[in-house]
Parts: sequence; structure tokens; C-alpha cells
Amino acid sequence: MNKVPTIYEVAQVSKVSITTVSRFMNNPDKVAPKTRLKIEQAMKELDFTPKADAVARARQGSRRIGILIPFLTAQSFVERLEGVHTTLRSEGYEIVTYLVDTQRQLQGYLSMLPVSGRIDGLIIMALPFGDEDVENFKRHNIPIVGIEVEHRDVSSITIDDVFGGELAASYLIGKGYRQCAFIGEGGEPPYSLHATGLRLKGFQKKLEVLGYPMDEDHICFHPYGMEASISCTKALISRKYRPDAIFCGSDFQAIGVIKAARALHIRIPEDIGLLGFDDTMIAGYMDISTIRQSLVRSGEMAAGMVIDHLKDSGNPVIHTQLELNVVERLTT
Amino acid sequence: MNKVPTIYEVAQVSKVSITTVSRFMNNPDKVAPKTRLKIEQAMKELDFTPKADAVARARQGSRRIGILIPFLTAQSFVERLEGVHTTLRSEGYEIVTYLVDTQRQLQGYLSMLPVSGRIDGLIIMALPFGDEDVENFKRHNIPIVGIEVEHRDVSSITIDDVFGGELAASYLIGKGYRQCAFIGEGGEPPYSLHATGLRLKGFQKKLEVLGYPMDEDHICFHPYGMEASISCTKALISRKYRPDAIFCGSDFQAIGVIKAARALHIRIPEDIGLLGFDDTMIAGYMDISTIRQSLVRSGEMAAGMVIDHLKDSGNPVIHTQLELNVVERLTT
DNA sequence: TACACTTATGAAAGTGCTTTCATAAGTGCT
DNA sequence: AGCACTTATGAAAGCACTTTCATAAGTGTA
Repeated sequence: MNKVPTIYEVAQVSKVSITTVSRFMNNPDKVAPKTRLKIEQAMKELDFTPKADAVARARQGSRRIGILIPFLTAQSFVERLEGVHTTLRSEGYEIVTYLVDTQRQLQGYLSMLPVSGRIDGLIIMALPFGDEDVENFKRHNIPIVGIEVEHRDVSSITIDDVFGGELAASYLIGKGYRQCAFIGEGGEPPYSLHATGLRLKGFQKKLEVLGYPMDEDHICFHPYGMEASISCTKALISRKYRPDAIFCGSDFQAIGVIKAARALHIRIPEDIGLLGFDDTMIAGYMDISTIRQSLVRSGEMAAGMVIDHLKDSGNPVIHTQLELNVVERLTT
Repeated sequence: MNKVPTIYEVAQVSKVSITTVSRFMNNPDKVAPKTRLKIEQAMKELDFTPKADAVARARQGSRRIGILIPFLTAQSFVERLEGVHTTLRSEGYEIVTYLVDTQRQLQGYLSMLPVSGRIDGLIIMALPFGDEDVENFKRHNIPIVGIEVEHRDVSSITIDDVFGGELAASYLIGKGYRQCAFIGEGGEPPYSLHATGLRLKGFQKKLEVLGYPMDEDHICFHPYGMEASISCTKALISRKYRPDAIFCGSDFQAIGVIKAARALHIRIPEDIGLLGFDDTMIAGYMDISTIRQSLVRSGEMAAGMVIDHLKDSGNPVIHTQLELNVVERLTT
């Protein structure tokens, strides 16, 4: 019958130029209210919807950026995600979130995303990717920014996990603790919980330097989940040489420690000190001392970086490391 | 530097016109084998991907659905969001997340989204919308599904908040508590924390019916945030007639209660019982008794509903209410 | 070899938008 | 009234292809 309307029809009906119609859609406030009304009416009358692909073509981009993220269960991811959102939104970008469960899914996205033309930029959070992937995206002019993951040819924002561990060690020793233990989550691919290992490494090394090396028995990795975290802590606390402080790979584990301690009638911080990592909201709620990294900030910065690369593709690759500091609360 | 190649480049390299290149892609058999070879080679050399083709293919393979959500700070939203993701992903849909901060933003999205042609369906979580908005989306054939928000003409998945309150009342009285209090968050638009009010209403009514009406002084609303939550609880606990149980509008407040109680050396559940709402992960971590609603499930169901509407736009509007039940843990 | 017929190819005109740049119309101020 | 500004609007030039139509070769046939 009668075909689907375009801005030309809208322009004709509302007696303005297509430019004005277009402007009405993109910068409504730059169109006089009177004109706005006419266009609005014409659109309603014609039942007009802009063709998304035409828009994308003319704009030479979709004004959409994607984000690859392992899951939403970890509070730290969510907080970073929130930072990404606020920045990107204020710049007028849409965010497409891809939850990645398996290595296969990750590879699927990594190989389809650059070709599909659906996103202008990509943020990858805590998921590993290779040279080939980077090449692929680069070829299609889609900038990548890593959060909590690094690659030589891609801007990233990370923290110095080793230093984080050292910081924890210095702090705990400074507070008078002597027998430190470590609890962390043993991750599976594709999650680069590699970070946990680095934190431990720094922690361990620094303790040695300070003259209070860790007992091998005081290192404890457990699989994902609160149950595991608790039983792991219980085992740790019940050792012959009980540690007098526990440094956790993340705030999450710290909660496990609190629960285990309560069950065993061990007081925190009197009997045992407790230090988390991340300073997620929950650490604040529960008054857990922790190593703070600015999660929201990291998201914002990453978002800013993609935008910079989008604005000027010649922009240099930047590797930013966020500051870390100890937040003393009630568990140390 | 090196942009993504177009048919122009391909044409140039293979020394044919763009027409022929285009034809090669659409009707290869109408191109001489010799020419075909040249083009093929040029494409390979340039690593060319037809953009429009990609867009079109992408368009039919994976469509896009949007989700309007107030913020990611509330754990309950995140869990629902996760449910939405898993279902939608398995059906090959992309998810565009719009974080809504203000009433103005909400209206902005609500009026732009249907017209912009960027999404095929929309999930609205805990944000109010009106008849006109619904009309708008309907006109453009974009199905809406509400989570935690209802509208006559739109499928939704909600819970019976009033009943939830009643459930809490029955449970607490059944456990022997007699002086119940309520703590909730006083929300600001556009967040329809209306739910909190309904929970209170059911709670209050049922308590009356059971013969243990609430003291007016035992109802406490506070603004968003842990601080507020704690001080609110402290005030409550310090009343002349101290309540022997507190029902919280969400698990979040329950944490505040725990902290306040600890500060005041009041034991839970011995001195005072505590019941949360939602059964977010944190309630599990902290062993808080609570009213469970299947958050993840609600996300999954909502996602399923959009898909159904997309597959068959004649699909009837369905209002589903999810089951609620008491989860008894260590605080009651 | 001349004539009609097929191919094979390219120039140019869409496609439905955005964006840049120029111009017209107001506005305030002296 | 005259001048500098500040909107509000439109003409036209993209964007990455597809399509139409014309033309140049190539093929078969009388």
C-alpha cells in the first residue's frame, strides 16, 4: 500500500526541511517550540520511525558501546559497571552488556562483535583476550579498553595487585599483627582471577621482607561461594598455629570470615584481625577494614578512554593504574 | 590511519567499479569468473566486511531489547537483571541497559525510545510510566514488560507486596513476637518504592487482625543510605516501648538494624527479632531471616514475556504475581 | 561480414539519515 | 536607527551501499 514514512515525508507534512526534522530528533532544544510541535504532530500522523541502519550509516557509528563482563554476582563488577554507565550516558552513548559465562561465549563475542557493526567501542572487564582479538577489533576501528585486565596494545585501567598485597602486609604488621593468613577464591577460566594470586604474592613477599613470613598452612584458596569461604576459614582458624590476622582476596571472603568467626566464638578484631580488598559497598556496611580501589572511578575512566579513542583514533594507548589505600574500619 | 575498508577500496584494488563489487556480493553468478577472482582476492587482501550486509544479518540474527532500571546499587535489581540477561542471551537477544536517575531522564527515554527504532522490546523495572507512554510504544509495536511495576495494558511480573507484609506479620506473631516495628526507605520519584508502603500496609493490617496492633511510634521511614538506616534503627530501639521484632522493607535495612543493634549491645534474635524482605544474596550471607521473592526468576520471566510478545504481537497481556515465602535463618 | 542477442560492466541516481556551513530572522544595546 | 550578536532554519555534501540504465564486448547465425 503506502510505504513506510521517511523524514522527507515528515518534513513535507510539517512544512520544514529534513534538516530541521533531523535536528528535532537529535537536538530537540535547538528547534523552536512552535516548529517542534508541528514536527511532532506530523510524526504522529505518519507514524514515523527512523530507520536504525540509515542512522548508523550517516553517523558512521551506532553510538553504542559494548561491555563484556563475567557476571553481575560480584559487587565489584557492578560498581564498576555503574561508573561506566554514568559516564557513557552523559556522552550520549548506549551500553550493550554482554554477560560472559564460558570461554566459548567469550570467543563467540570476541569474533562476532567487531564484524557485526553493532558497537563503536568495547570495554572488557576482567576477561582475557589475545593478540588476534585485538587485531580484529583494530582492523574494524573499534577501540577496546580493558578494566582489570591488561594487553600491550589496548588502553586499560587496572590496579597494582602486587602492591595491594604489599600494602596489606605493611598495614597489618604496622598494626601489630604477626601471624598473617590469606584467603582467596580459586577462579576458573575465563575469569582472570589472576588478581587474587598477585595480591597474595605481594602480601607474602612483603611479609617476608618485614620479617614475619607466612606459614604455608596459612594460605587458603577455595572455590566460589559463601559456603566454601566459611568452611575454608573455619579450617584456617582451627589450625594449631592460629593466625592473628587474615587478609582476604576480596571483601566477599571477609564476610565468610566474619561468619566463621562468629560460629567459632572468635572475636574480631580482638582475637583475629581481618582485612578485605576492594572496598565494595558491603565492606562499608559491615565495617570491614579493607584495601580500597575506586571501583566506580575505574568504570568512569574506562568509559572516558573509549570515548577518547573514538574521538581521535590516533590517541595513544594508556595504561592507568588506580591508587590503592587502606581503609581502616572495625575489623583491624 | 587505516580505516575499515569499503567497497570503494575493494573496487580500486581489484580495478573494477563499485557496481561490480556490489553485484559480486549480491549476484555472484552475474559476474565473470575472472572478475570474481580479482574481487575475491582484493577483499581478502583488505579484509573487507560489507557493513550494510553485516548490519542486516545482525538485525535478523540478534535483536535488541532495552531495559530501564533505576540504579545498580540495589542488590535486588541486579539479581533481577541477571535473570533477564541469561534468558535473553540464550534467545540471541542483545540487552541495552538504560540507567535512570531522574524523573526527567525517565521521561526522556520513554519518549525517545519508541521513536528511535533502536530497540525491539522494553523491560521496565520499578519505574512508573503512564498511559501515554504505553500508547507510544504500542504504536511502534514495541512490547513492554514491567517488573515490580504494573500497568493495565502491559504484561508484568510483580509480587503481592501487601500479602508480603501479612506474611511477615503472621510469621513474627507465630514466632511469639508481640511488639512489631517497621523500618522502610522513603523513596523519591521516579522510584516507585511504593512497594515499601504496601508491605507496611499489609503488615500493619494483619497485626491488627491478629490482635497485636503496631504502635504508631514503631513505624519508621528514613531516606536512602546506610547511615540513615542505622540512626533510624537506633532511635527506634531506644523508644520507651521497645519493639521486640523489626520487619524491614528490604534486606538492606536489616543490615542497618544489625549494626545499630550491635552498637547498642542488643542481641539478635534474643532481644529483638529481625525480618528482612527480598532474600537478596546478602541476606543469605548474613543469615538474615527474610521474605523471599525469586528475584532471578522474575527477570527470567519478564524476559520470556517480551520474547513471547515479539514472536506473536497478539499475545495477551499477562500479569503474573510471584510467590512469596518466609525464609527462616538466624535473626528470628 | 553484417545483424541480432547475450553477457559483462560502469556511471549515475537513489536510499534515509546526519552534519557542516551559510543565511535569514530576532534581540538587545547604544 | 544602527550595530553586533544570538537563535532558527535550510541547502547541500557526505555515508556505504544498491539499483537502474546505458554501453561495450562477445557470440551465434544467416
